[in-house]
Amino acid sequence: MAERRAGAKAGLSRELVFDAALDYLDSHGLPALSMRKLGAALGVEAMTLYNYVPNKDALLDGLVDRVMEIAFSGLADPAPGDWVPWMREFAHQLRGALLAHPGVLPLAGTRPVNSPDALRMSERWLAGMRAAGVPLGRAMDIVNVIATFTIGHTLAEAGQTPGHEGSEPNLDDRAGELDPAEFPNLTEILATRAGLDFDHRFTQAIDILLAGYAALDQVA
Amino acid sequence: MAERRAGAKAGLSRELVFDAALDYLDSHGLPALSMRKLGAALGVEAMTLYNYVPNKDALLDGLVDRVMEIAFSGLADPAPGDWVPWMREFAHQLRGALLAHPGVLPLAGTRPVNSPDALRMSERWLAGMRAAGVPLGRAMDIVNVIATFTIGHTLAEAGQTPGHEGSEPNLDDRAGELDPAEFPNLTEILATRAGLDFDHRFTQAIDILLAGYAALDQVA
DNA sequence: TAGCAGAAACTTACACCGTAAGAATGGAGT
DNA sequence: ACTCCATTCTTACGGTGTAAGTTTCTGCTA
Repeated sequence: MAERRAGAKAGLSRELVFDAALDYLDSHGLPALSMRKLGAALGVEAMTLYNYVPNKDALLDGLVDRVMEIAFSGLADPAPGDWVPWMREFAHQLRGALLAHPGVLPLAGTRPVNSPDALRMSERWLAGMRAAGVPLGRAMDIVNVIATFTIGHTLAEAGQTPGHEGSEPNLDDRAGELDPAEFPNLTEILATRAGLDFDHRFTQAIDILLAGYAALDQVA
Repeated sequence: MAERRAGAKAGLSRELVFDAALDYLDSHGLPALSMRKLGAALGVEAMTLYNYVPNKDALLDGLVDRVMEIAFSGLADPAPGDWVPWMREFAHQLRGALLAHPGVLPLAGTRPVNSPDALRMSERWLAGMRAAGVPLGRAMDIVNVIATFTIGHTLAEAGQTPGHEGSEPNLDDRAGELDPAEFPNLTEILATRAGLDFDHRFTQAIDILLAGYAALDQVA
């Protein structure tokens, strides 16, 4: 590691800081992320980061934003009248991006995303849904329900997020201690794996929601 | 405030510590909750709390558990074959309890709840659903989908959780800065309030999900 | 009633955190 | 060559969770 004195450029940028933060989060987990450690990962003192980010909260908010951007960068526009497959893809892409960066998941759940970028995305979704013939209020409902369900479900799926690891065993880890007499159904689930397929569960629930909303629109 | 020397009883108990923590969380928010402050609220030094709780994480996990318990303490058993209204009540009670204690919401989303109490509740739901004629795997799916959607939706509804307040403005606070040319649909939503009714959105989505699952069972 | 064991509380200490304030350095423009 | 300024580092402060050790009170036994 080359020594650097005060003033010598480290070649940082806002972009680079966020990249490094996302990397650090993915590999070490949220509780381990501190300004000092992130600085160290970039070969820089903690305070240097404050040239690129006003404070840690803003950094975390930015990470959520960035993952959302990753998730939807390639999303096409819906064909007229054909918004259901479009929203389905929306849901699955969001889940995929969140699972790819589980470190930001607790942040995605907690922090309202109202950055300009996020607003632009919302606007685009609403426009797409309207173009496909969905009334505005309903479009807002659908987008929000899909998004909140996806976040909630993926939070549960990711279970203990990295860094929180080991502090709480998940259901499978507890299989041994489970008294079959007291918990016959849970025991059976662990034995048969019935109802433990997150992939299937998510897909099915999304389809139910979309079909339900589509039926509402047909009738109206 | 009466002085107390080492050894003099403060009359604490595990129960009391959790009660105080929940109160503190509800009124000051998660980021403000520290062992020292919670101790102060109980008239005790921080380290005293470690007689009742192994560490802070366990305290937080316990709070989630407690809110879940509050939510479902009065839930009846489902009538045979009539699980839909039962699950609907389950969802609405969960949402109500979470909104009543918004401080634990970010925890509820993040932490897997696998305490003995939580397992007992899961077991009861599964038993109830089976008694109403739902296959085990599907019962597991339904319960989890309802729970994760409720948590996700309520997280968004609570928006910035107390303590996180003001760090991120919500959509309404931004109404002024919104450029109607760039965000015509968002602007219209703020003006007409279409699609901003969380209550209606939640109720409708839950009903769609339950009807969808019920239809699956009918056909099968 | 005296003494003692254990519980319950306090005290001290450590390593770490976010970040405010200011000093130091290097490179770019004149 | 000299100035200016962006970039980085240094120092410092008040806060955090919690390990370790100390003090005091309470209740039991002799």
